[in-house]
Amino acid sequence: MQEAYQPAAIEADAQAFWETAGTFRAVEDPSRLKYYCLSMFPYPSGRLHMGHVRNYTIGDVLSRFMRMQGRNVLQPMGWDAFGLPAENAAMANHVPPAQWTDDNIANMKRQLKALGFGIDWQRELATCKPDYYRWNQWFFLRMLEKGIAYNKTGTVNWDPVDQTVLANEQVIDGRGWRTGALIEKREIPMYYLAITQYAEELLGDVQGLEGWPERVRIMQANWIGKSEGLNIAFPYSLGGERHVLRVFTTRADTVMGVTFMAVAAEHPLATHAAKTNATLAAFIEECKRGSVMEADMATMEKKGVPTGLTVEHPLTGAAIPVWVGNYVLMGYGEGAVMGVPGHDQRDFEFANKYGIDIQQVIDVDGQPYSTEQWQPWYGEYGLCVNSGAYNGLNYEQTIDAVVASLHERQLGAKQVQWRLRDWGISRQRYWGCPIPIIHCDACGVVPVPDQDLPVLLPDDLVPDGSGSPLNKLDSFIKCVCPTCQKPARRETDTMDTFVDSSWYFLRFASAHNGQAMVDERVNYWLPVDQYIGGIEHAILHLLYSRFWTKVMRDLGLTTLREPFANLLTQGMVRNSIYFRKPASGRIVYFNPTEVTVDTDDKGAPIGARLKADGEPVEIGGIGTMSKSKNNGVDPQSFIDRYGADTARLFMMFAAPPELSLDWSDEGAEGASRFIKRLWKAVHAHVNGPAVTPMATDRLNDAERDLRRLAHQTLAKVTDDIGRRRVFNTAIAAVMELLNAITRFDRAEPQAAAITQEALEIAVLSLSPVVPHVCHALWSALGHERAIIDEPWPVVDPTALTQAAMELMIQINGKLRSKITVAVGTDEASIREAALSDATARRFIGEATVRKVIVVPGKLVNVVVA
RNA sequence: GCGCGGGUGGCGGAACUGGUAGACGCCCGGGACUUAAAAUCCCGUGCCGCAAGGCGUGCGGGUUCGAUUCCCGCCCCGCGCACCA
Repeated sequence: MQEAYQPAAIEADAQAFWETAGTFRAVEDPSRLKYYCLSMFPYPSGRLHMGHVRNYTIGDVLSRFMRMQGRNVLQPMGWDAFGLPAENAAMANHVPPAQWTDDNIANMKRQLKALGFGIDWQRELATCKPDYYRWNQWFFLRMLEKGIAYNKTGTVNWDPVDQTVLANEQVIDGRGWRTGALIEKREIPMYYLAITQYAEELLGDVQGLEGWPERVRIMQANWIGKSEGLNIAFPYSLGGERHVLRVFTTRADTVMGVTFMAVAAEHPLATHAAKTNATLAAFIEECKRGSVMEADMATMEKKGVPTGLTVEHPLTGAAIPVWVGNYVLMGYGEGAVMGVPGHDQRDFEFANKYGIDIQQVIDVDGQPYSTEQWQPWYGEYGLCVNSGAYNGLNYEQTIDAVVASLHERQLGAKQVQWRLRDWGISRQRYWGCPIPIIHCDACGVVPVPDQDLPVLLPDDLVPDGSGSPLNKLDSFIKCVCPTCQKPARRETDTMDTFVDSSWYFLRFASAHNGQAMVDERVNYWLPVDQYIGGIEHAILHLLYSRFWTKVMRDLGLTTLREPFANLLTQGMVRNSIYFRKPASGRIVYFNPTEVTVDTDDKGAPIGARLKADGEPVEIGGIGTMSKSKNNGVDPQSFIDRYGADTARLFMMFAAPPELSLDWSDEGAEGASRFIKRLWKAVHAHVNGPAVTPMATDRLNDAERDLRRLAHQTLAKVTDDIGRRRVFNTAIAAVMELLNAITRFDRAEPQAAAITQEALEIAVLSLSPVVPHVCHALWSALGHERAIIDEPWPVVDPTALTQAAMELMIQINGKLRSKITVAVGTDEASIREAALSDATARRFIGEATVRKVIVVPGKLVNVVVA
């Protein structure tokens, strides 16, 4: 073995070995227990970033660990290759998105290989390739047949200058990112997937996903948002006809306090009233500008204009004025809400602003009510007051009575309402999967027949920002109606890229099947045993994938109910931010590599200077690595300098996987140092005295201590990786073991045998994290078989036994002393030993001992007064 | 605004089920080796205090023999909010 640790050679050698042996090729084998380990596939942006390195290292550690545990492991990789960045790059460089994407995939694949991930590359897929996206189209047609896919209008951001639809991220402060034009909302026809038909099952099943983080389950449940309430109809007359305005409410106990109604700007009532009301028409126009985003809707100023129309209160017949509110969403319920300013904070503020009547109709413990100032209790449940027949009733009683009255008048009933909305999948963009529809003047909307699939996306276009280039491409648009054979137009909208990522995990298990979307191999591999990805995907991607999986089951393609048995949501990778803010002009950010940090004599930072000019820069705290803050660290240059193992080790050591991880050059340096120390320890050992068979019954204290520590470490690593899914503490434990090995006296009689065992445990324990160096060290330790093919080692329980243990002594809960007792000492003796301990007696003094609490194996607490 | 997390030394973090707060690593300080420096190795390192001891897990309260851990109220930071992926 070489004396110096040389990562480049070691890593190339290990990777060549795995490649030649086909180590990571996954083959279905019903006789073996499988382990499907999946990391979220990347968008092929061109270069790996540290978030990818972290994500894929976690997956690789688990995959290698499980492989050594005897599982048949599948770890695939693919490319989420459709989407907006390719179009933006195309515009900037005049290169077709297809070519840009292919180049990026080649580059990132090379980087992934250099990191040594145990991926079965034979199953690689890219969602922008027809052999993948044809099945999006095929399945869309099946959903259309079942009524799960359907057409209705939806709201989009319209840039009136470029005459194009913009994504939310392309709208900045209400203006188009390229044109600066004020953005308008526009209603256009779109295809939707009826995810709300699955709301009940999606909600019910998410509670049972015990392998998912609790917080993700809660977020999903809240997103689906089941609420049980009442649908109430407010009648009105218009043009001599009777109509009703329907609202949904969970607070029907406050219905006697309704003093106004609010409808969305797009509501038919608003449109009708605006015909004769210029102020209202102008307000509706104002509402049409502005954002379609929920966060903006929730934070903007609540405004309204009266329509001049009234509806009748369903229980009292009183006339209720109807307003148009900019905060009412057409897409939620029927685009109308009832206003109860007495007991809803938003309505209270609205009513105060516009001088609308405020009525108290709920009393909570007789507290005084004032319309001047909102109090939190106004929104709580209580007893009805000022509510006629309902006075004195509690919430449940009132609901029952109101339901009965409304039912009698046929003006309302109980209703379950979902926050979840159907999934709009139409995108007015080029670089996506074409929606397989043909528009025929004679036959209307005609699905593309299965035998004509896939509808190929032309791959040589370059968008110019003025809408989808497909709209201008006759060779794509012009087609023949499959029904009547007359000339027809092809649909130019493409699918949301969430469609692509909603089933790729199934395709990995059915790789390269040209005849079917999925096949029986899915039954072997699925569900995914461990899914790993960023917390930012906790809701949408995971919910859509769960939905898609259930639809595939209902259409008979699989029997799978849930796709992901266990989920690990990894935190962000962050780094320091440095900037200068010139007196005029915008902030300039400096990459941390360009900056020197000055510290005081305790190492606390007191300032920072730019290396280039030595002048100070501002310290902007710490934030997620991003282009805009110029605080990214390029994995490639790091790997070139330190090697893949060091990158992997630092990523796994610096923080537990679920928390955000702060990059640190010094910390990475420490990781490198540890690998060198390990290398050195093995080198010293194999060049020392020959290993003789270990006589475990003749070990001295030092030998027994090191052997116990080695097996304790193994037990901890096995539990940390296997059960707790944390790696930083596992690595810390091996560091402690290595420290002990280094300190261990080589003159001890059985030193070589004990050291051999301890080093083997250290190397095996670390091999999932730093596989290349462990591959080399294992062979240096004298093994023929490659470490990746070794079974995970087993703890020897006899190595763990101990004769004595230390107990803490507390007086009134404060740590005061320690005693050492033999293992197995009975409680009475422990109590006596504690009370007779000199230090303890000093603290007890003259006080009376009230109580002695003995916690076995931990401590004794003496309560005195 | 709403939903969900997080907050522990100079820094990243550990403490898994209410029982030794600060494992491990970084930084910093001291020493060894060296002509010298780097690298490496050894020692120290929560804060205050000469010490005895006191204080200490974002802030304020509570439960408990005992709270980083449980409960209530607040502050700050991060993620998501349906067309970024």
